Amino acid sequence: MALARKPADPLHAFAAHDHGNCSRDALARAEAITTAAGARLTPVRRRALEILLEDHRALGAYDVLNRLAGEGFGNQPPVAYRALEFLVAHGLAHRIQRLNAFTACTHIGNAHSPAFLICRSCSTVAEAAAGAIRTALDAAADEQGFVVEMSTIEALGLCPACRSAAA
Amino acid sequence: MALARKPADPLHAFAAHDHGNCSRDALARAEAITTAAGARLTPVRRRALEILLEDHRALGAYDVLNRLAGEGFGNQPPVAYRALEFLVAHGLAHRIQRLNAFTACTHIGNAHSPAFLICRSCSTVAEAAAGAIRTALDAAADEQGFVVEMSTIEALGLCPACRSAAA
DNA sequence: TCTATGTATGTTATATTATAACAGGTCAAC
DNA sequence: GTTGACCTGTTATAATATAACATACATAGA
Repeated sequence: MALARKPADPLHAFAAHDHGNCSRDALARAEAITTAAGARLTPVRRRALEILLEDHRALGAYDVLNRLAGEGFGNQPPVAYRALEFLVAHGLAHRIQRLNAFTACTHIGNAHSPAFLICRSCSTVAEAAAGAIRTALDAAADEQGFVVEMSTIEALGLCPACRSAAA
Repeated sequence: MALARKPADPLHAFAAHDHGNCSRDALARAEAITTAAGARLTPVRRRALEILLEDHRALGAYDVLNRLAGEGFGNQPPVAYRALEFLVAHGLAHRIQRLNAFTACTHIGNAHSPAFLICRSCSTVAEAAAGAIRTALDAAADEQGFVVEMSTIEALGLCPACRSAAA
């Protein structure tokens, strides 16, 4: 069975990789996770995820909506927003605040609240482990008696490829 | 001269403080900074800043616009967006991405790119030193060969007062 | 099998946030 | 006193997001 691969591990968006496997993997995990949660990865939801998985970029809700509408799904904003909301709620996608956009999760199944690295040149979005960052944030917050419940950590900059290209 | 005070130092939004001084200070510094930069703190801009300084919350552009319009300034969106853009460009205010809103800077003059602590109960927004956080973020990014140019770090949680109130 | 229930989808309508493009006014430098 | 830069204001529209309701579908219990 081609799908039963060892999860590609610290594979990140900027690294060269077999993207076909990357997205098939993600989809298989998504099925598993939603089933385990007693939720349903219905056709719109699944298709929305597939669209996000096409590349490591963030798409606006209306971009996703247009794609869905073109394929016979409803063409009103709630169709896209609801599908995306579902994906985010189940950890299958993330919302990028700076971009008002959504990106497929590249670490489905690992509970996490990652930092995002957004290339200003090619728009690729990668996830970075936020553990140490979150620790530092908690410490800074604690100095003011503040308790962090959720955090948004997003960086804008240049990915390795665009950096070499610029040089 | 009442205005020539020693800058209140690690004064933060959650701490009890003389808010009158707090905002007078900010305004005085804002004048100094814009003058030094060869920019002009015109009446709309100054008033927009005063409105943001009224408390340590974030206001949407349209909230600011309504206030300005009520005081005889223009009442079309660009009036507010332009004033806010100016304030942000000169480090007199910050944009909070999670809230699509703006808050007066509480550390005017210290070049900084702070982390924001947003209380989900009272909506107060405080700034926290982001040095260590930024270091951790840079390190995480570096593992993927990514170079961070700007970062957005925003935390949602409970401020000390709301935490005690909840207990 | 039938039906009650919860859940999902689709629609209409509207709210909220944001920007483009242009006209007129102010002000300081020359 | 005119030029040029910048600021304000306007009209118009774009982009993002949600409320509210109607219909359909899946499935568990009778």
